[in-house]
Parts: sequence; C-alpha cells; structure tokens
Amino acid sequence: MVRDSSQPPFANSHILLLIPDGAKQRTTMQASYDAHLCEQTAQQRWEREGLLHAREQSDGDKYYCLCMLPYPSGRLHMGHVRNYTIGDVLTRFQRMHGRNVLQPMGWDAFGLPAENAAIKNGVAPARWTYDNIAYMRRQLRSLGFAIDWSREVATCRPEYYRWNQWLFLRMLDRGLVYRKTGSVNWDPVDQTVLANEQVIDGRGWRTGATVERRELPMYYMKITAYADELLTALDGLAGWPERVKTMQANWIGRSEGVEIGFPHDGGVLKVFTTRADTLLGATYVAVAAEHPLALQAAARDARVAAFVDACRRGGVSEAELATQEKEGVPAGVFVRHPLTDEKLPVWVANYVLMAYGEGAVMAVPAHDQRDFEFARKHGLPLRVVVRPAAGETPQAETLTEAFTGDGVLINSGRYDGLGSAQAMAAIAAELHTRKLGGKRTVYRLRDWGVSRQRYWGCPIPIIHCDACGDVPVPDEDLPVVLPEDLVPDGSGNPLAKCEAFIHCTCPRCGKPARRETDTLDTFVDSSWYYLRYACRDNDTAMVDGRVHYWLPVDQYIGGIEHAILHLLYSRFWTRVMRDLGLVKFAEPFTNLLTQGMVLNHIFFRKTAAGGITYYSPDEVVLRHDERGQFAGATLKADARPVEYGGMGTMSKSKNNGVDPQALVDKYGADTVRLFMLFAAPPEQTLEWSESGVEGAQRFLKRLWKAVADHVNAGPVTLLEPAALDALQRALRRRIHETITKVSDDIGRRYTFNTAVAAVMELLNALTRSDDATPQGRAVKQEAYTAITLLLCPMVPHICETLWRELGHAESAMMARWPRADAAARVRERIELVVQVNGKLRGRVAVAADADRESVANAALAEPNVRRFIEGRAVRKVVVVPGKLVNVVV
RNA sequence: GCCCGGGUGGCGGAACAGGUAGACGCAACGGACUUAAAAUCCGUUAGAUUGAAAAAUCUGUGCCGGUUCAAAUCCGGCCCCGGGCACCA
Repeated sequence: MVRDSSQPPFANSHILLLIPDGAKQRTTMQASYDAHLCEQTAQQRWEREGLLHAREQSDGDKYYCLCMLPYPSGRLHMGHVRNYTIGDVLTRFQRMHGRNVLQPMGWDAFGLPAENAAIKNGVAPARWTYDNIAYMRRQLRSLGFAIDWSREVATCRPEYYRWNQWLFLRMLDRGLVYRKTGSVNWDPVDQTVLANEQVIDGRGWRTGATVERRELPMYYMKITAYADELLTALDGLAGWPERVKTMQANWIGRSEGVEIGFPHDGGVLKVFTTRADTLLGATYVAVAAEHPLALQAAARDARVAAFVDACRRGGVSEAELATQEKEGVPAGVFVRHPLTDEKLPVWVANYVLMAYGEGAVMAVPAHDQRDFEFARKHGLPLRVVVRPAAGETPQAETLTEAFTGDGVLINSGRYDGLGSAQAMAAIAAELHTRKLGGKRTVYRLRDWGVSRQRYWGCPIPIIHCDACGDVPVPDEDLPVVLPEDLVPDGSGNPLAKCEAFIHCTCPRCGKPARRETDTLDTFVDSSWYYLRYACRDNDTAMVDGRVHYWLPVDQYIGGIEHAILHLLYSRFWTRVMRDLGLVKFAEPFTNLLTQGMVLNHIFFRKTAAGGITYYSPDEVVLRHDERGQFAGATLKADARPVEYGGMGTMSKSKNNGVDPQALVDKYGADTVRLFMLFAAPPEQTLEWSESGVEGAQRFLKRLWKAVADHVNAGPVTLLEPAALDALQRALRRRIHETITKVSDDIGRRYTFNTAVAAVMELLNALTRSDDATPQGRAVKQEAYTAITLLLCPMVPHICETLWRELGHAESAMMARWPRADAAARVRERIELVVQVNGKLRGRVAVAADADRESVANAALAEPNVRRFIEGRAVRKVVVVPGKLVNVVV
C-alpha cells in the first residue's frame, strides 16, 4: 500500500498530466458540489485502503507530525480545528513528498474541568471524560484528519499513567524527586485547595471567600538541576520560534551576581544581588514574610506578627504578589554591614519573594527603583554610591528616582573611582576573603511542584508508614490505580476520604499503612505522551525501539500559551529519560510551530456571594449606542445586563468556545478547514468571526464547477509547450508560478492563507479564459491537475473526488506533489516602477535581461517622470533590478 | 507589576532580505439572469481633490520623533489589545 518513493509518479514530471490513464469509466461529472458525499466517500476510502496507518519502515525519511493533545472538555472548539488543520496540512504535504508520516492523537484526560463538571452535575469525572472523548473523537474523524487512530492514548488510563508512576520512582531513586513544603491557595469556606484560576481578585470563585496561603508538604521535581542545560541548549533549537526561546530563557532567568552575608546576633543573613557595586549604598535589608528571620521576629513582636499574618491573605500567583501595594514593617532586628560593620535595620516586606535567591535583599534606595519608593514611603535613608560616567552626580536630597545605570563608584571608600564592573569583582573578592560571600549564579527557575490535592489525576506511588516513613510503591505493584467511581463535591479531595484506596500494607515492614492521596500535576502526563504514541501497546516497558525510529518529533504544533511550562517540562523530562538511558536525544521537538490563540468575547456575572459565572457569547445579546459602538450586553434568558470581560482564548472555563460542529454539518469539513486556514497565518492571534465561511464554500463550489465543465467537455490532447500561443504560455506560466508559491508557502513559510489566495488567483485566471482549442484545453488539464494537488493537503476530500474525475485511479492522498517547470516560468519582458524622490510617477516595460543603463534611460524617458524632473538636475538614479528605479532630483 | 507578541480600508488579511501599500476573500453598492427570490455571473469599493473622460495630484499602515534615495518594514519614546507568570490546560 505504501508507495515506493523512488518511483516518480509521471514519466515526464515537468508536465503534470498528459493524458488521463483511463481508470475512470467515462461518465458525466456531476455539475454541483456535494460536500457531505465527497467527505464520506473519501474518508471511507482512506479507511478501506489503510492509508492512515503509520508503520516503521526503513526506506524513505520518516516525518513525525504532532499536534498538542486536547483536553477532552466535551466539544471541539475553533482553536482545536485551527491546530489540527495545520497539522493535517503539513502531514499530508510531507506524505506527498514521499515521507513515511505519523500523525497520532490522544487525550490529556486528567484535570480540573472533570471535577468541576462533577460538582455541577454529580457525574463521575471518569464517566464524563470517557463520554467527552467518544464525542470529540467522532468530531475529529468527521473533519477528515489523517490521524493514525490505532495509536490513540488517554492519559487517565492505568496503562498510560503507570509509567508516570514508574518514572517518578526512578527520579526518586536518583534524588530528582524530593519533598518539601509549598504554598497553596486555601478556601476557608469550602475547606479546599484552589487553583490559581479559581482565585479571582483574591477570592474563591465559588464561595467568594478571601483566599489564604497555606503551607503543605509536596513533592518536587528537580528541574533546577537542568537549568543551565535547558538554557544553553536553546541555541541549538534552530527550528523553534525566536520568541519562544526568548520566553524560556527569561523564565529560566540565569543571573550572575554576588551572595552577601550580613552578620547578626543569631548568625548570618544571606542576600543575593546582581549589583554588588552598590553594596556601600545599602541602608537596610528586607526579607520575605516567610523568611526565618521574619518568623522569629513575629514571635517576639505583635506588629510583625500581624504583618506576616496579613501577607498570608490573598492568592499565591506571582501576578497577584507583584501587583499588590508594596508594604513592610521593621522587624526590630539589626544586621551588620559586611564591609563597614554599620548597623542596618531589617524590614519584613511583601515585595521580597521567598522563592527567589535567599528570600532576602539588600536595599539600595539610591540605585534601585523599588527600594527607592519603599525608602521614601518609610523615611529610610538614601546613599548615593554610583555616579554616571558622564553628567551630573545625583544628590541624595534631590533625587526623584533611583539611578539604576552602571557608572563610577563614589562614597565607597577604597572602591571610589572604580567602574561598576570592576567594583563588583573587587567587592566579591573582598567578601570572599572575609568569608561573607562571593560570586554566585542564581536562576529564577524554581523546582517543579507536582503534588495536587485533587482526585482526578495520577496517584503518587508512595505509601506512608508510621514505622518506615515515606515508602515507594514497589515496581511490581504498579500501577497504583485510581478508583474511577468517586464524585467530588467541592469540599476537598474525595480520594482522601476513600478508605478502600488509602488502607494498604507497608511494602517494607508489612504493617498497616496509608497511601498518598495527592495526585500528580497534569503537566506530568503531557511531558512524555509524544513518546508513548510510538509504542502504546507495550505493557512491559515505558518505551521501546519504535521510539528510536519515530522520535524526535519533526514538527510540533500547538498554542503559544504553552510556550513556557509544557514545553520546558517536556524538555526537562526528556533529559531525565536520556540520563536514565531510555532515549538517545535531549530535545523532543525539532521544529515548533506556535499557533496563535482563537479569541472570543467573554461575558460574566459576579454572584451574590462574590463568586463568578461565565456566559457563552450566544447566550447574550449585544447592545450598541446610536453611533454603533458596543455599549454592553444582556443575557437572553433574563434580559438583564452581564459584564464584559474583553477578548480571551476560547476555553471551557470562560465558556466562550465556539463548537465547529454546526458549521461542519452545514458546509462540510473542507469548507471549515479552508476557512480556518484562509482567515490568518497560523502564528497570529485570531478574533473569532464567522463571516468568510460562505466565501470558502463559494470557492470550493466554483472549483468543482470549473473542473466539471472541463471534464465534461471531453478528452484532452497531449500538451506541447512549444506549440502554445502567447496567451496559453502566459496562463501556463501562472500555473507554474503558483506551484512555486504554494510549495514555498506551505513547506517553508507555513502561510496557508497566502497559499489559498494564490490558488484562488489561478482559478480566477482559468475561469476567465475561454480557450477551447486542443492546446488550450491541454493547458487547463495541467492547471486543474496542479490545483487539485496543491489544495489536497488543505481540502483533501474534494480533491480526492476531483482527482478521480481528472482520471486517476490512485488516491490523491498518495499522489506526488507537483514540481514547477522552470522553463514555463521564464518572462521576456518585465514591468518596472519608476519613482521620483521616492514617489511613484510611472511604469516602464523593459527586457527581463536589460542592463542598468538602459533601464535608467527608459525610466528617464517616461512622460510623467519627465514632467517631474523637468528643469531640475538629476542627482542620482537608483536602479533596483527587477523592481524599480528611483530618480533623485 | 514582570516577560513575550501584535496594531494596515467597513471587516479578515497581503506586501517574504528597506523598494509599487491594500493581493486574496468577506461585507456593501450597482448591473445581468429570473414572474420573483435564492444561487450564479459581471462591475465598483482606503480617504480627499482636479477632470467630460483618459487620467493625475495630495493624504494615509496605533501615536510622537529619528535614520535612509526610499520605512507598514529599521531605531528611540509612548498608547492600546492579546499570551504567559509556576495549581486552567
């Protein structure tokens, strides 16, 4: 069934099709396009002929095209359609280039929405999830994606997640998993942990209660052990978008600086700074509310205790911490300056993050803007120790903002006169001699907390024994299976109340023990699923030899929202597996295409309790003022106002997804696919609008009718390029220019919108021509053959039928991509634009190979150009070959 | 608040390495076909000015400034929108 890639499909590959091969019985082609008939017939054929199954084979290059697996939220939305259509186009395009392609699909099936659905409707998350998968799988099939369904995985199945557990234990063996406390959002009313998404303005979304931060013991994966490698390896990812690499580099956030110890009665307070040159300007030290020094101070001082307590209110997200008002109190503790021995006060401040560096900073108000504002607010002193290399020296009394640039040191004793860089090195050296610090590199990246106090996730394979402590579940007892019949009610993890799950015996001492009831972060599931597609039927190993054939992924496609977390975790996980000898590569995704989000309006209401409810855009009516401007919206159900939340990503949680099914039912899959591709280039954000779907449908109908008219006019004769007249040559040139353009747009640029536009232009040119001569019809035969092949990756169903009508027995899916004939594209004369002083003043036609001088002379002779240069001296003539002439006067 | 993108006609977008701004499509308007409508086909469509017309000129790519023979594209500053910020996925 698989084509031998060494055989070209046509004897003369420059001329696309000479004579139909007669495989089709000559009957009249139907005049009108029936999308649903086409789609059903084509899908059945692909299935019947086994064209969707990928097999490991040695001949020909493999091409593994992967789309990020969907969360089974219930129905596909337009973001999915966009993602999977792009993937399908690239897969089919590569298949037509003779590659052995794999395009799998699966389900990111654990997660919060299943629990929310359970709370709302009382249905078990497992049941809800499996029903959703069944429905969405049907939707994906109806869109005609060339997916090898025999490799489907669902991350909520024990045969999948047992390998999460297995690898977790291997990481535990190697010290890459450890336990420590971490902060979570706590809803005091529901007595439950909330996700950051469920905290809105510091309140729980269901109860409206003010959220508190709580400390819980959790498992962490040591991604920081790979921080440096994950950062430096970005340079090698030539197939990744620059912006994604920049985001990851900033996220890892490597900083080279100096660690400084401030001695005090109870020991040494460590801080980290990238500006050790400003050390002599430090006038106080600030610590995070969770810092041991702050907690000690709180035990002695009621005011500090109250402040530390206040810091616990609100959520844990960085965005929330970073936008809150900067506040602090004196800890009532003092430290000594490591160089001057000066006594400096310690403050407890909410802007210091415990998770970064040492959870403490030296404050230099004259040279750090945040310290400056804090010092002004609390009347703390300010000392200028760096002046700009040129310009005025800032005066402490008159400063209106911190001077944060590098410069020359002043008021710094023996360091006076040194530049910032020299001073940093010298100060680091002195600290090192005094054993109070030295150079240090820190990362913004934190270890990956993987514990979730939730039911619908992969159980963490640990048993807690009073005698033996935390004991790993033995490999032979894996998987630890999650009971699928529990129904969360919003008050904590039902697993923690499930006696049948919790009770077990300690594998070490045999005494009764308790299972861990936390489950793993769902990012664990999605950190390696792309490996499992290669070998999902192996029940004795996580990966096998087939992984070495298919991986790494040649093309990965998914939303830009995953630019950091998912992609970084996957890169980390792959390295762990490499170091365990399970895979031979470090980077799982060779090429990455990050698709822009599909946005839609967000509407919501706050409930009486302070919670929030989202409404679908088709549940509301928009109101406009007399000038046609948007002026609010009301709910259809009760005609009362709803709040507008702006544009946002289509998602289950915001209730603003648009189900493509109605469009597929009405217009067919090809129209929906074509519309999504034509709407915008893939990387661009797309605000949802349905207008344009009709246009996509109209184009397919026009194409169908054009091919039908051509086919029904009877057999064609052999194309003889030498026998063509000028018009026929011009049309044929357009065919081959279009082949070049579309090949480049799909294969290199990924701009499917311009590829479609180019084919539309060619069809427009074709339908304007009424040349019925034998050679005229031969050119058209070549044109329709080319168009069918060029569109095949994008709208495969209609092309399957057109291909058959054009006389081919083999499926269009297995046909070879057309090659442009360079000879057909040659032009004799070209048109150039002529500018005078950069403004367009005329056009001239010249021979394609004309030299600069004759081009310039032709330009200067153009009548309108002469009008503008008359009576003025021509100072310069810029000739851009093939493009334009600019006359400067 | 921090990091990363984006902003072009009524709308989606095109202009790929600094060289014709508005390809292609939607919507709108006018016409053909039709008893009529739908569908289809043909035409017009950035704004302004001049002209009977052909055509020509001016302005114009979020805002302000700069570099260049030439800027949507490069540089500096600002505004707005979107994505991410570690428990949404």
